[in-house]
Order: sequence, then structure tokens, then C-alpha cells
Amino acid sequence: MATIGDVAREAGVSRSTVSYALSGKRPISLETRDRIDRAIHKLGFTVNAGARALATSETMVIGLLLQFHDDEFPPAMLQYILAVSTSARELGYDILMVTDSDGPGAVTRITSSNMVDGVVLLDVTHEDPRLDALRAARQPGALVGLPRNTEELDVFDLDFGEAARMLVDHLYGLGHREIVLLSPPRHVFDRGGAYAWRFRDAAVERAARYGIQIHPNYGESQQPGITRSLNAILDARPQATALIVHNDASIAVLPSVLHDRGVQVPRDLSVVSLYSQDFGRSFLLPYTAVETSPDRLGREAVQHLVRRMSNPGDVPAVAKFIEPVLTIRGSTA
Amino acid sequence: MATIGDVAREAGVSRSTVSYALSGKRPISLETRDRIDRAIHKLGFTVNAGARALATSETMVIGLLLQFHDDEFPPAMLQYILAVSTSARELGYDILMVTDSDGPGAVTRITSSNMVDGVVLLDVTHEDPRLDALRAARQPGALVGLPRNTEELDVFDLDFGEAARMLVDHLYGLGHREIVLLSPPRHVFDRGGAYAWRFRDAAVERAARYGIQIHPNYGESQQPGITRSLNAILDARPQATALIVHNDASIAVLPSVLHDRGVQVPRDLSVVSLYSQDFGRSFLLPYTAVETSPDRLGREAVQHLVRRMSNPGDVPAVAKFIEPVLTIRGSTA
DNA sequence: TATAGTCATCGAAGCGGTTCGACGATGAAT
DNA sequence: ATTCATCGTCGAACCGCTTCGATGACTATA
Repeated sequence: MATIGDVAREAGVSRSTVSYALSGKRPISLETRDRIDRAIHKLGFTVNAGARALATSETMVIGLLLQFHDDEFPPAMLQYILAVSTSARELGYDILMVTDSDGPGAVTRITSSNMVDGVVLLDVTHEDPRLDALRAARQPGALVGLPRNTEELDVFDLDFGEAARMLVDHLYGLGHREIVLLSPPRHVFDRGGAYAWRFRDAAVERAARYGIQIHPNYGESQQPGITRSLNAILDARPQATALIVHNDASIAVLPSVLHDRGVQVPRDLSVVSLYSQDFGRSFLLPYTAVETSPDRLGREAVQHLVRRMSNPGDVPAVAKFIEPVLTIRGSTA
Repeated sequence: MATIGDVAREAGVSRSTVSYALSGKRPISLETRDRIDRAIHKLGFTVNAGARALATSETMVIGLLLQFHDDEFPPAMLQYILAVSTSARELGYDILMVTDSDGPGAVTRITSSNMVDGVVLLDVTHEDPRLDALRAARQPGALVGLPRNTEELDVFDLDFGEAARMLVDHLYGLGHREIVLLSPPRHVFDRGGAYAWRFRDAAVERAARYGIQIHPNYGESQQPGITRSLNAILDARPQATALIVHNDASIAVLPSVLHDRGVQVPRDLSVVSLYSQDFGRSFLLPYTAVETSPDRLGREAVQHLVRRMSNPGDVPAVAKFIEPVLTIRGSTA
């Protein structure tokens, strides 16, 4: 393995000169730069990332922390992972992905050992135990998901309240007066998945303001419970003319369930939901829905994190709720 | 940030002594070990991963390389990612996940800069361009997926040929004499996704041996093509009594398509497929199928990689095809 | 013509660990 | 009573790179 010393010797200059040629932090004559370039190619030299990290205290790596809960639909998570990874790479960072079941431990481990320059926390809950670990860390973090206390933290999330209002407005405008709402499983609420109740509460509040009926329900996360609960919910409200589905696992199987019941959309029932474009494409979901935009979310989180990593202290904390976009797909009437 | 020097000073010993106490590579008296432990806790010391990596030439990080192709179904990939990540962590390794579109470049980048001790390549194709980069690297690699030339490489894959034979046998045993086979999209074949034609060829060969009819077809990867092609394929073979689906995207939407056609499983059509248990659970797939076992595959790949990383040279190259397991779910008659 | 900047380069120190060889103090074996 | 190992510890060197301050050679300024 060629080191910077080998390159220096080959080019007949000092190591520091090679370093400066590499970084461009000091002027180097054209001629020397040329000799150095040739030496680098001849020896196949690449900077040793560890040594550079040690010298600069910058690893150029971002930690990505995720946890898989039984009550979540794994395919949805992938969208966020990809978005974070891609935008990090665009900014020159690599991703250390940690799926430890011990979330706080993982945060502490990778930050205190200086493996990363910053972390992105996915799927943050109301009282996320990882936040204490993050606050204790030297490195900054960006959250996707809304904790109770956002002080000193950069958080990014969809504006679920607004999403709910948009969907209720849409249905109300079409004349619907009795709506069934399918939320995530009760577990998610208990665990503090704020997105769940932010969406539900806003929907209920909006419906109340219009004086229309809305029936909130919890969904299930595992088959065969999903189908069973879906049927039970629809059975219980035969008068309802519209369904709002805020539940990834349920929405994936909804088409076949509706079919089994002989329900035609939108003739018999209007259906709206909340999912990302990619997700909808994977599962052939033809429903009018609000985009969850994992790509925008992931990108913003990473960009902000990088900004904070480069000017520590200077960047004020932000809580950014990206505005939902309604995509009409003709599943409502 | 406390360094090993701070700990040494606090404990009144030399830095090397602290290091030996940490690693246990030389005997340390109980009393000094105690003083060192106290100092470590008092100062909240953690070894700096970069410095250690520099000194030992071991990063304790494994690179995980993946690429998302348009013709693949993203949710299936997640299973592998998780399996690799989990088993790596169990062995003390972290995962550097790289989703670069430039696969070979990514391999070279992370290996030549010594960011990782080894790499896992997911979804390896017949003539995978990443393999040259891997061969040129100092670090060993483990592949998931089968390349044309496996020399000097450790490859892990499901025995797709055997899987196909098991499914054909199963159907033949039940009396089926005309079978429709739905393969991955043509793109996958062209790109060199060996699993696609290994499965297809084995199925065709087996059917020929039994003297029964089998009709191979390419599937699609994106809606609405999936549904359209599924219907076209079924329309074309009205006599067929069984369907083998080797196509993640199609299998996810198959239930609703069959329903739309008024086809009852297994009364009107027997259906078998190939997917992992988790995948089936996510999508409510009730089909008799061969397990793809991403968890076993990921685990074996990582374990072998780690073994090779610790005794370089000593470990002979392996090509391991894990044996498929048939799970009867009652979708055949 | 003396003076002050630039420009290009070098040497040395430092980042935070690990590891090798040495060394004094013990205890066991001869 | 010597000799030999073993035990526990230390100092120094090294891993590969960055960066600070210094230096000599030029060029522009007064």
C-alpha cells in the first residue's frame, strides 16, 4: 500500500507538499504538482481514510440509525434509507448504517468512538430514548420524526396535521359526510409515534369543524389481522362513503380486501391515503393520496446536518415540517 | 475528549499499560487494572476508532454494496440488508452501506482508502463489473448472487435450480400437467441476473423430463405493466392448471389480479412461488412457496467473510448454495 | 536600494492509539 | 547460591496524514 511518503519520495518532494497538492490549501507550482500527480498514478496511491480522520478529526461518515418495530411496515423504511444514503454521498459523506436493537447504545457507541461526524435518526418517537444519547454526544444529529421536546434539535417531518386536513377537505368538498379513518396500530400510538396522532387529531378536529362524522380506528400490522380488522371496520360503518387510510401495511392489501367485499372504488367508496410515490408504484396503489416524500425529507435532513457539521454552533436549530402534496388519482367521487 | 494518555495520567501508569489493560494482551496486576478502570469511568473514555484502525490496520467495518435497478422490487432487498447488518454486528462489525450508482467505483473507493476490512456485494450478476474492482482490492469480499466466474471468490446464493425442481415436483405430484412460469423481467436476464435463468432453466428441464408442458414468460417490474402482463399471460394459457411465480413485484399484486379475474386459488389455479417468510407476511401472500431465506444467506456470507478477514489466505474459496425449503400454504391442489 | 510581500516548499509536531523490546522484581529450579 | 522464567510495567517507535511556522527565492513597492 502506497503512503503519502512513498508518493513524496517518488516525486522528490516532502510529504507536506504532497498533502498540500492534494488538498489545494497552499499554492503548488505547476511543475511539482505534475510530478506529484504522476507519482500518485504510478503508485496507485489513495489517501488512507483512517489516518486522515485521525489528523483532521473528520471522518466524512454519517451514522444512520434505524430500528425495526414489529408494528411497522418495513418496505416504507427503505425509502428513507435510500434518500439519506444518496444525498449523503452527493455531499461527500458515506453512511454507517446501524440497526442495533439497542438504539441509545448504538448512538453512544458510534459517536463516542468518533466513527461518525454526525447522525441521522430515523423514525423518532415522542420520547425517543436515543435523544439523551444524542444530546450527550459531541456530534450533531438530525431527526426524522417528531419528539416531544425539540429543543436544540434539528427535526424534519412531514406536516401530518396539514396532510390530514388536506384529505378531509378534499373529501368534504366532494360531499362526503361520514368518513372512516384507519390509523396505524395502537402500538404505534403507545410507543409515541407522533405522526400517528398528529394525523388523527387533525383529521378529527377538521371533521368536527365541518360538522361531519369521522370514525377513527386502529389498524393492525401483521396478517391475518390486517385483513380481519379492515373488514371489521368497514362492516361497522356501512353508511360511510369515504375511507382515509393512514397505515402502510393496510394500504398494501386494501385493493384485494375491497375486491373481496365487492366494493368498487370510487363508486361505492372513496378512498384516500398517505404514501410515497415509489411506495404506491411498488404496490399498485391507485388511490388519491398525500405524498410522504421520504426523498425530500431525507435530503433536507442530511443537508442540514452537513451544514451544522461544518459550522458548529452557528446554525440555529430548526424544526421543519415539509408541506404535503396531494396527488389526485381518481379514487374519490 | 479523553484520550488514552489522560487515562494513563489519571491512573498513574503509562499509556501502554492502559492499552494492555484494555486489550488483555499482557498480564496486568489486579490493582493497576482497578485504578485504570476507575480512571476510564471517571473520564468517560472510549477508544478512538480511527486511531485504533490506524494502529492495527483493522477498521472493524464491513462495506455493504447495493444497487437499485429499475427492474427490481426494492422491498425484497431490505431483507438482505437487515440480515447482513444484524449478523455483522453480532460479530463486532459495523456496516458501511454504499448505494452508489457507480458500483465498481464504490468498491474501489472504500477498499483502497481502507475504510473497511471487507465487503459484501449484494445482487451480484453474471458479469458483475464490481468483481474486477473487488479482485484488485486488498480486502476480501463475499458475494450474494452468482457470477459466471467464481474463482477465488466466496459466493452465496440460494440453490435456485433445486428450488425450481422442488416446485415442479410438487405440482407434478399433485397431477398438474400444464404449468405457466412467470420469471423476472427480461431486463434481469439481459443484465445477467443468474438466479433468473437458473430457476427457469431448471424448471423447464424438469418439466421436460416429466413430459409435461411449461410455458415460460417474462414479467414486468413496474405498474401498470405488471397487471397487464399478468393478465395477458393467464389469458394466453387458459388450459394451464398451475402457476409458478418467480417475480417479487408480480407476486405482490397477484392476489388482486386473480381476484379481478374471478380465479379462486387453488380451486381454479394452483399457485406456487419463491419468497421469504417476512416478505410473504408483509404482503399477505398465502402461497405455497420456497423460502429465499435472505437471513440465512446474509448470515453465512458475513460469517465467512469475517473468517477470511481474520485468517487471510488460509480460508479456501467457497461457493455455497443453500438448500431451499418448501413451505406448504395450501395454494395448490 | 532597502523593505515588504507573495510564492513554493520543507521540517517537525501532533492526531490517538498499539506493540515491541527492555528491565527490575519475584519465585522456582538446579 | 546461582541461574532462569515469568510477571508487570515502561519507553519509544510507528501507523499515515495534516498543519503550523520557518525559510529562501522572487517580485513589487517606496
